[in-house]
Parts: sequence; structure tokens; C-alpha cells
Amino acid sequence: MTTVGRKRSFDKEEVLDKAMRVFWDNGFAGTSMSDLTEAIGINKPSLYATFGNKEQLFNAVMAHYINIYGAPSMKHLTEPADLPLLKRLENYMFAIVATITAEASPKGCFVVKSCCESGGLSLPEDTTASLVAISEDMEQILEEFLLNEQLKGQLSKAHEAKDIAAYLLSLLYGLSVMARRGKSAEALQSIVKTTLKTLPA
Amino acid sequence: MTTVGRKRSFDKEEVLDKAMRVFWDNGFAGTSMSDLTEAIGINKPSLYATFGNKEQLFNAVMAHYINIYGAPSMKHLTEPADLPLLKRLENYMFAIVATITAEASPKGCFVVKSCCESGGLSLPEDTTASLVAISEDMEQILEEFLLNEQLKGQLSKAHEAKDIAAYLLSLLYGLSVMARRGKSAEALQSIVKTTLKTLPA
DNA sequence: GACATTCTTTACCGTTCGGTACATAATGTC
DNA sequence: GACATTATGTACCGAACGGTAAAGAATGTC
Repeated sequence: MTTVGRKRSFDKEEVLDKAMRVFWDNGFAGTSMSDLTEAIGINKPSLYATFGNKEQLFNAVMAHYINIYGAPSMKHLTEPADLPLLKRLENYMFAIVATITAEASPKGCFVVKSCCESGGLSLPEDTTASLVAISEDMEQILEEFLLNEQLKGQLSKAHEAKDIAAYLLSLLYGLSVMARRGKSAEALQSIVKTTLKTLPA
Repeated sequence: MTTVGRKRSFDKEEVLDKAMRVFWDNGFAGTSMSDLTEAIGINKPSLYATFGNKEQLFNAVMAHYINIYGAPSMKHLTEPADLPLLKRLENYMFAIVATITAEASPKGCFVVKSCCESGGLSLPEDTTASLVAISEDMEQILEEFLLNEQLKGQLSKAHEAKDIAAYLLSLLYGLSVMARRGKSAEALQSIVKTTLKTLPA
């Protein structure tokens, strides 16, 4: 496994990170390859040689986003394990609020923004399919988690776990839109608190 | 007020309606003026002469959307006046679900989609400002409505009207994203029912 | 029916789009 | 150090972009 030839002058992860910001801000259709190379600081042939075309780069960026933001927030659902469910849910949702209102990155969730961009012709079909799959996975994970909490006696069985999962995910989607609209982290935390106060009923 | 010269061969409202569909499907950045003229069936100079440029046309389309879908759904909040609040809220939210899942038009809410497209450089500044204003107005109307219901004794004062308004609007935003993602009307109605069951607590 | 006025049609403007050919610079192998 | 290999920078491709000039077709006025 020898690597012959000139060495790459940039780090792939760093490039994905910078590209992510641009796509996250302006969307797939609203971002040009020139926008990307300018923000990243490399030339177009380097970008194309490393990631393929615009669609493939976008897909790689989306996977990068999930790795960075998706997985880490999920751990709050189960840890610390001795915390009551409502407190863990609050930590989880607060972590998401922090992400979608962070000053250092674009507002809202990149997946939600991309879901809204999907449907028409502006987003490639494969990308749309991948987005739908990501979202449905997310919902199922949430459902299985809530089902497990019901079995552990931490969550009332007054509603089906499936229904609560869809409900909570809808609300999280809504928070993302609120964040894009300019709502502060405090305002979103207040919505989360209202949601969780009404939940146990 | 005489109108001299050749008569316009198309109806402005019909053009706005067809343009709305295209923008709603593909977004501002994802829609080209050629896409529009092709879908509408008129030439570019006619479109430019009537509506100005792409940004102005989009703003006119957004206003048209609000007239068509926004206002009519609101009446369910107050009519029929003898219905209990929860039933009126359900009618209101079901009407929105019907709109955002209708087979004959693009999925999701056009305002929500456009809010998600805003923030970066892909949407003109004035359009973004107008979208934020529309959304904030909507939230305030909802808040004032809920406050009034509290005064009438139809809604518990356990939560501030302001908080419930932000919460319900978030959930409605979320439903729009769910609809874009492909969720059925039945699934969204189920989420609405879950929401309203937990609300009175 | 001549005329000013308004809309429609065709054809086009300069710019930017996604993507690439090609020459050159840097690396490991022998 | 010659060489095959890989990355870089420049310069460019045809197509599509938002937008418009100019000529012809329809209308009301006198």
C-alpha cells in the first residue's frame, strides 16, 4: 500500500467541513462550485478529483454532517443512565437547540433544510432518497428508544411509542425552522420546556 | 381610466398560480425564469413586463400563496364559534394538513420551505425580511387568539399564551417538513391528535 | 384609417453555471 | 537521477442563467 505521486495539499475532512458550511447556508441549488472553491481555498480540479461532482460532494457533506452533529446528540438520550427520561430528553433537545442556534455555524438543521429543498427538480433524486432514509431511520431509532423506556417504566403507555416519536420529531423539525427564522436559543429552550411539560399527560 | 393598446393575453392570477407551483416545488434558487415561462406558457418579456424581475415575481407569488392558503385556514380557529377550542384547533390543524399533503400541489408549506431557503445568499434580503415578518405576524395572531381563549375560559392558564403559540407553530412547521419527507395525511393527522391530547395538561 | 399605445415574439446580450484538457509541479521507486 | 504517478494551477468548454432590444401584432382614440 504505497502512495506514489504528489501529496494532497489539503485535508479532506477540513474541505468537507468548509463545504458543509456553504451548502448549509445556501442549499444545493443556491451553491455554485465556484462558491465552494472560493470558500475552501482550493481549485476546481482538486475538488472534482477528490469528491467527484457536485451531487457526490453534497452527499459526502451530508454524511459528514450526520457524523459531526447527528450521532453525538443522540447519546444524551441514554446517558447519564441514572437520569429520569424527561431530564434526558431535555438534555437531548437542548443539545439540538444549541446546534441549530450556534453563532459559529448556519442556523437550523442541515437535514431539515435539505428535506425542504427536496421534492422538486432542484435536488438530485438519489440525494432526496438518501435524505428520506436518514430521516426515517432517525424516527425509528427514536421510536425504539421510547418503546424501551416504556418497557422500563420510565414512560407512560398512554400513547404509542410510534406516535410520540413522530410527534417529538415533528417538534424538533419545527425548532429548526424557528431557528432559521431567527428565534434565539432561549426562545427555543422555552418551547422545549413547554413540550416536555405537556408530554407525560 | 381608459386602457389603450393591445390587451394582455393571459390572466395575472393564473400566471401567479402556475408560477407558485414551480417555486413551491423547486425553490427560488432552484427555479429558472425559463422553467417559469415554460410552465406558464408565456414568453419572458411578458413575464418581466408584468412582474418586474425574478425577485419581485417571487414576492408576488408569496403574497398570492398567503391569500390562497393562509387566510382561509385561519377561519377554522374561530368558526363555528360554538365549538370548543380543542375542536376548532383540530379543524384548523387538519385544514393545514390537508393543504400540505394535497396531491394536486407540492408537499409541505411554501412559507416553511422558503424560510429554510433563507439565511444565506440564495434568497434576496428583502424576501427573507418579508418571510420573517409573515411568520412573526402569524405567531402573534396565534398568541392573541389563544390569549382571548384564555380570557373566555376555553384554555387553561397553566401556560402562557405566548408559549403555547410558539409551541403550536413549531409543531405546524414540523408537520410541513414531515409532509415534504413523504408522510401521509393520515400520519400527520395522528400527530395532530397526539399534540392536542397532551395540550390541556 | 392614421396614429399612439401596449403586448407578444424572436433573437440576442454578457455572465455564470457545472465540468474538464492540459501543462506543470511534487512525490515514491528503482 | 530517470521515470511513472498523482496533485495543482490556468485556461477554457458548451450550456444555461437573468434580463433586454427591437420589430411586429393588436387595441382605443380621433
